[in-house]
Amino acid sequence: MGYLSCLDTVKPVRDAIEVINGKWKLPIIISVMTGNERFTDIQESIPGITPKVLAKELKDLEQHQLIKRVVVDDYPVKILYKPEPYADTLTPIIEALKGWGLNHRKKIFEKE
Amino acid sequence: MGYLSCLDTVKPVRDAIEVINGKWKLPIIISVMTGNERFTDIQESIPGITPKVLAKELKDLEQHQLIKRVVVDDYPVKILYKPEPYADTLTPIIEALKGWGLNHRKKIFEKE
DNA sequence: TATAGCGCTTTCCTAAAGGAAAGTGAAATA
DNA sequence: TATTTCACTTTCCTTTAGGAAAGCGCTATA
Repeated sequence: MGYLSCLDTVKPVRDAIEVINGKWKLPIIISVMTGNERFTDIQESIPGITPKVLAKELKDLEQHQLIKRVVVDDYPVKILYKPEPYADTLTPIIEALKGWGLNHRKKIFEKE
Repeated sequence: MGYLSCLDTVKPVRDAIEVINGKWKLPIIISVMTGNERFTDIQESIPGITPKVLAKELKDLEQHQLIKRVVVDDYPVKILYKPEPYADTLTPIIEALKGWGLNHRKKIFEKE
């Protein structure tokens, strides 16, 4: 019989997950917010990420208006990735995940 | 040259993502924390989830000690899924995602 | 006896994620 | 002139996620 409705929470959580899903989006946002602007710098700041994946995820994040791709017309042309103001709204999520991750690792180590 | 290190944040965030990854884990935790205990109730409380996926994710969540599977020896046998205390530590993450998701939906609607 | 409910499992399938390695074109540097 | 850097792209491949549909063993109910 009747189940308890949890849609008020489940729906918005799913909306958020859809934007920041996958292994790489939050790490990339964190890197860009930390101040990494160049493709290569972002890549080197995130262990294990490949250029193919990075390029694809940067495009996704641009579409969601979390970062912007800036072409600087020096010679030679420079490409910079900068956080949009909207990226700041992700800070509570990032902090919550960071805190949980730190605690979780501590918990795992205590056990084994 | 040198990139800025963001590993202090990226690493724990990735640890957290590894546990709650995918489309369904948080919705299931939310449903169980809301009070849904039976397999069928959980399934009905989360639109779109199939029994195969639910069964698999419930096993994952049990392994991470976020929920427990309780066999009640009535006749007939009842199977209940209950949140472990550790699930409560996910509340800040869930709340952050919920808040962001609500705001994001508002933002999208304003635009179009 | 037939049907329904519960908690799944099984099979089959597609799509998306992700990784490895190499390459590319333009410009800078040695 | 040769090499390196930058910002990618391309190809190929494997893995994982996830969905659709059916079925299964058990019990309860009509």
